[in-house]
Amino acid sequence: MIRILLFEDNKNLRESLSLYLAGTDGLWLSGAYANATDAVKLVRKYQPDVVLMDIQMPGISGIEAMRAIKKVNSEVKVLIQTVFENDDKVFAAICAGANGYIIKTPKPENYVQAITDVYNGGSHLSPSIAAKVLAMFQSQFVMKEQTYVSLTPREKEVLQCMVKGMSYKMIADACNISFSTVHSHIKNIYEKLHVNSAPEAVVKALEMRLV
Amino acid sequence: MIRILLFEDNKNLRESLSLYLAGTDGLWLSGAYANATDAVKLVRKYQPDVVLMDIQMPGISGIEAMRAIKKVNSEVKVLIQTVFENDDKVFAAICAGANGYIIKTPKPENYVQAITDVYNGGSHLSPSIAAKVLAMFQSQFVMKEQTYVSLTPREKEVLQCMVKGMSYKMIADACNISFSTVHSHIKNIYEKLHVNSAPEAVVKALEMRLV
DNA sequence: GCTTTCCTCCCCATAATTGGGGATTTCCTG
DNA sequence: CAGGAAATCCCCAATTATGGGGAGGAAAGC
Repeated sequence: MIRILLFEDNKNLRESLSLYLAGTDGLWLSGAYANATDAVKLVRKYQPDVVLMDIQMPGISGIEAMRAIKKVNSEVKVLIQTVFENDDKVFAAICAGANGYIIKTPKPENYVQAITDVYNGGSHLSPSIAAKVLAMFQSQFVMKEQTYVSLTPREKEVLQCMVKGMSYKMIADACNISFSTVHSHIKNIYEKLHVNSAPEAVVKALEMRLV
Repeated sequence: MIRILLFEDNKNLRESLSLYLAGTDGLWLSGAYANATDAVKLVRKYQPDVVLMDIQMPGISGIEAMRAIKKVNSEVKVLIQTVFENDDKVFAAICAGANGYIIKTPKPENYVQAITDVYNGGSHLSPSIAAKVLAMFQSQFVMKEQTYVSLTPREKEVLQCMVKGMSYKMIADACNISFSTVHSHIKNIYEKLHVNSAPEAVVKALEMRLV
């Protein structure tokens, strides 16, 4: 029996969803609320397995509520539901530890599927959300391959020091080489990266994942 | 009618899956192959909507094949299937542009669902894979705002310029303010971020997502 | 053996940044 | 209205970075 707690401000959706979930085998709806003000208290009281949380509600937002819930009980699975596919919201929800993110749908079977998925330790993302997440993922980790540059080991080492914000003097000390040598390496790095200042080199190094 | 191309080295799975997909309304199986050697050629010939690709096959790996396919036709949706939940493989597949990633299952309905999801422009991730992706996502963006600093609009603007590698003079020009003012703003930024050089400020700005 | 690459170090001069002061205006809030 | 935050500007001095040379040694490849 999967114990569920529902937070949804839309009266119509809340009631129809409550009816459906309560009538589904294997699910037990502990309660349904129009706002997340007492979310933490309610989680403490009912010890649900899964919390179904609307992201936009009057008062405390779904994300804030989730963060608070996770703080007192990190075992509770939180399933975010929303009508919006806003990038920032998705991003924020995931960073706050959402176990799933579903777009509101008129098909209640989807809710049941998502609930069982997260209950079993997995995550559930609506297709459109999954696409967004994968796109964000790619943009973060796929580097531009057309501008490949090869730095020597020493140059990489120096560049890593630069990314840490170290001055020539500090780098010289850290690498056990002279100030002049650091200077030389950095001149070479600048030439290879086609930049002419430390900040530029640092940015380029980070976005090319050279460090 | 969704046109599908299947690559799967396991004879048993390939044949049973072929049978199921071919017999499903709305799907059209263009072909099923035991390896991805001629994947690009086959994609050119059959112009499928969705390619179902096993990740581990003799000869060319599913990821390499996908990369090649995407290169010649980025519109083709590629659905990766595997028995493994290996982090590296998942990571590599996503970075290479996979539209979905499903764990092999005895339930063929899951395949159909995944195929329709990616065909409609979404992505489909098996719950266990979705959990991995979200976990990776969180680990990348977790330590954000425990050290929250508030920069004024102007300071943010200047900081953004610094991230672009601009010098004081260039920033002054870009913001239509004097060199001295840029200097002042940067002094304030350094104090707020607890740094004392441009490279440090840039790194901190990027990792705190202030820009 | 010769060439190339990499790492090392130095000189010089100019340009840029940094840190310390201080000052004015505007705008907003208590 | 007083106080504060924000944005604007200036001076000065010290430090740091940048760009231009050159040069020697070690290792690897042809």
